[in-house]
Amino acid sequence: MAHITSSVEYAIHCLLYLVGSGDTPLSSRDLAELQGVSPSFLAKIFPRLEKAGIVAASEGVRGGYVLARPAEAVTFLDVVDAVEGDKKLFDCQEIRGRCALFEGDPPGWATKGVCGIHAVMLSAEKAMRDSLARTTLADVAAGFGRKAPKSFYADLSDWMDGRIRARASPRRARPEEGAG
Amino acid sequence: MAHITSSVEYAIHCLLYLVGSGDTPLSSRDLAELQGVSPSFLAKIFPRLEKAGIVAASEGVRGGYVLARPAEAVTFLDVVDAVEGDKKLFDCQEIRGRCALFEGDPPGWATKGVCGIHAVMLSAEKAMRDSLARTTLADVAAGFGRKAPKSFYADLSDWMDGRIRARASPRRARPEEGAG
DNA sequence: GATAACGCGGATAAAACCTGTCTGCGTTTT
DNA sequence: AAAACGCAGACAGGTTTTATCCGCGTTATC
Repeated sequence: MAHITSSVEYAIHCLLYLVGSGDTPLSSRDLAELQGVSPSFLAKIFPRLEKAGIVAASEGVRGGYVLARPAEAVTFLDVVDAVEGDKKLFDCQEIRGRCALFEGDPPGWATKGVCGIHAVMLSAEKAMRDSLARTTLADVAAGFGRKAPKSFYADLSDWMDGRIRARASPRRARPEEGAG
Repeated sequence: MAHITSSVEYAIHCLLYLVGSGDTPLSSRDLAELQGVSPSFLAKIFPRLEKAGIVAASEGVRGGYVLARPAEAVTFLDVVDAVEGDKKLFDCQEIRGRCALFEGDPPGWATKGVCGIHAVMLSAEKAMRDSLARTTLADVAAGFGRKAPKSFYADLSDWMDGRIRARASPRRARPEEGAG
């Protein structure tokens, strides 16, 4: 179990697909099946992104999610905080005040200010967060765009269209697509 | 549950006491009771510090631990790695290769090199680790030394001596110290 | 207007991890 | 010989993460 969880990983992969989908909403089910992850689990992650103002939801048939902000305005830190809440890197238990010499009543000099150990951890957490805030969805999407062939985006669009068409008129769907 | 755990917190607090104890070994039991933490739990942490070459153990009666290196040569990162092993900030599940369009056989362009998302997380992890590597036990011990009154170190020494004496000749120990 | 797709929220369960306890063993000082 | 000490392993309880299921309200399509 890592500090930055699979939930964040799923979220960012989905958001990168949303970068490419523009104004067309993508449902969490389609995104889950496209990537081979659990649809019901993904469905629990998206509301957090919506509450954080990262995606916008549209309900009902043909509903789904679109990015609520330009991809340049969504950092990795935004996504981590949205999905995981304010999870601390380190949880100081104020052990400095428990020293037996204090007999349950620690003096002011021992408990004033931030614990010296805690301060080091907070500094490390800040370094991590600053680093995460330096990269946006647009940065990673651009990097992917340089690797993927042009045909990939067309194929992706076809796949999504295929799913929508298949649901609209099931009789016309190809048999191997209907199974599953 | 934080990424940097209580085990690390306990370890560093103990190591700071070892900075002050010099060549006199301190037992994990005494360190635990001094700080009001679980002796049996602390006893599971010290062997990891010993394997990492941070402390040196001496067995038998009057045994215990001393720093194996100067306090200036022990960074917070050393302690974190020793206690937690190589715990990753993020565990990439290579979701990029699972895209349904690849039909189970992802092309080279999709899986070559480090996943773009993973790369961002690795960069954040490096920033955190670099930050942790910048502070040593000596730094924090010095900061504490500036806050604590001189009498604290004498009192601490007396407390440790008292425990050793109490065990050496229980009849001479003060009644309230013998309890517990 | 019925149906089905969709987002939303809560209840639930399984797995992993962290904390903490206990026991037995070998070593060393007293 | 006894007691203090480090060491290793087994074990239990609590929390977090992952995952599933169900029912509800909303909306486009037939």
